[in-house]
Amino acid sequence: MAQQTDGTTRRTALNRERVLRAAVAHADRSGIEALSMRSLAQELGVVPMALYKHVANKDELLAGMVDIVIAEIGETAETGQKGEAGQNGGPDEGSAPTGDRADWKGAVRRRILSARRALLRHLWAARVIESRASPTPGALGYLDALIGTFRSGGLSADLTHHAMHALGSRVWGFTQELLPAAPDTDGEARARAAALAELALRYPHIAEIAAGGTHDDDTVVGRGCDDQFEFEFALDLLLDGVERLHRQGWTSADRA
Amino acid sequence: MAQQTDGTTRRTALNRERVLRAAVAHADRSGIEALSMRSLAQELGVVPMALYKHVANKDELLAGMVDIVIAEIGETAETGQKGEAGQNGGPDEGSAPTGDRADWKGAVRRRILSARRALLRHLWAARVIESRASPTPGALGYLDALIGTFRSGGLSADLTHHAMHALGSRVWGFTQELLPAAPDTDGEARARAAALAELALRYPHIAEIAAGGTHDDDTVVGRGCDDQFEFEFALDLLLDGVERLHRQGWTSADRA
DNA sequence: ACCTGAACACCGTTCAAGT
DNA sequence: ACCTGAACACCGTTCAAGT
Repeated sequence: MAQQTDGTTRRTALNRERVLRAAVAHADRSGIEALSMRSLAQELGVVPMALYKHVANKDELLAGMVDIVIAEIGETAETGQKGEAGQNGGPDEGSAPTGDRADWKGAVRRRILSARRALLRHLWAARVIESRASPTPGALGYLDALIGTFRSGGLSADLTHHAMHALGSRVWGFTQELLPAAPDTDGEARARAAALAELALRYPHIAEIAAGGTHDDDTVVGRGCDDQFEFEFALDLLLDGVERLHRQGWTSADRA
Repeated sequence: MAQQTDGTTRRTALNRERVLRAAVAHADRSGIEALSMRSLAQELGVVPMALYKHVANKDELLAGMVDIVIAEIGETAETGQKGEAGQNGGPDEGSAPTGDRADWKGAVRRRILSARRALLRHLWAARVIESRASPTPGALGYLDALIGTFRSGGLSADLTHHAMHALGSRVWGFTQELLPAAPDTDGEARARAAALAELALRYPHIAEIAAGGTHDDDTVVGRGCDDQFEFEFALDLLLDGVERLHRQGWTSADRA
């Protein structure tokens, strides 16, 4: 606790850890667009250039922040999990043998939903992970472990490869929303209702879809993040499809 | 053709159309990160502020650029298309009746692959579409038409809604790559090989996957865009899954 | 070893003025 | 009606200097 001449207190000497933690907290609170080297420095009671002794540049700062979030994956208790049965449990599914090897789908599912919980705690993280030019060590470690989960379940490297591509950003428990929550209306409720009515005239199919889906309200949904049900629906659709191909002994050479 | 005093020629008077076209060409050539109001103005032989008479701000400029690209969807000939049979034509598929109503899957597929061709011509467009706070009129029109294609095929509004969410950014014929093409190596071939060897040590599962998949080389693949085969694999996995649910009469109320 | 001050080369955008 | 000049409030980052 060093008392500064200007009255502010600097708790401890600056170090890389403190810089990264402050950046994460800053982005959590004010959004990633408000995070600049200058604003972060101000928050730490320090001149902008002081940060460059601990991170090489802003890109390295963002990489460090991302890896803090990724390190949180799997740290939380895995309660309230749905069973590993997909939404597609028709008669053609048969009864899968339950065992270590057979439960790759449940294991993948749990891992991805754990990633989702971590990313929902830091709403800026998904966009930063996606927009980075090169993956962080933490991201590579996570992906490697997820691929390992498929492979331990007996899936071929070939099928696993395509499954990972098909999952895409969903491996992070995250998907880009197609339409923002409140479509374009920045006014109050009355203006919004008028805009929705106009939208219905011009885009009747969108209006029909938007009206039908109230989405689930028992889930905390941050802006920019999709609802839990939509996420699990798509995840299960993909995992069930991959499982079907796995049982058929599919290879990429099979393509027509 | 007005000859300027400094020797540059300004072809015609500035107008919104010319500003937007120049911005698209500029981004095609130099990338979206090189596009600033200032650099665009310079390219048009004009002072930055002159642009603000034709677009309200940079956000509106980007919106106009996006809608130029979206207007290109469907303009190209639809040749070389794969049939609408997915990769999953197992015995449980049966023989689907072929008709207007039954071909929703092929129609959706063609529309999305047409969008993909347009976005591959403008590699910046996908990221701009995704990062925008509110959808452009062109984007709403495209989504409305795509939803209409599902609905005309007899799918319920409920299932269509979830199918659109599951497709996510894939409706634009685009998915974010999980790993950049050349993972992190900015040196020459020798340095890259060393980096790959190190990657194999630390991330064995990633290395196995990366080694197996040479991807297709008969396709022009831009940076940041996924290969054609991976795209169609995932697209078919999702559409086949949706088709299966449709045949089962699935509703979102069915969730366990 | 760690932090600072001043500066550089950029941004998007506003305002008042020119023709 | 359309374009300009100067300015404002920002960026990330370099360099030489302080302690």
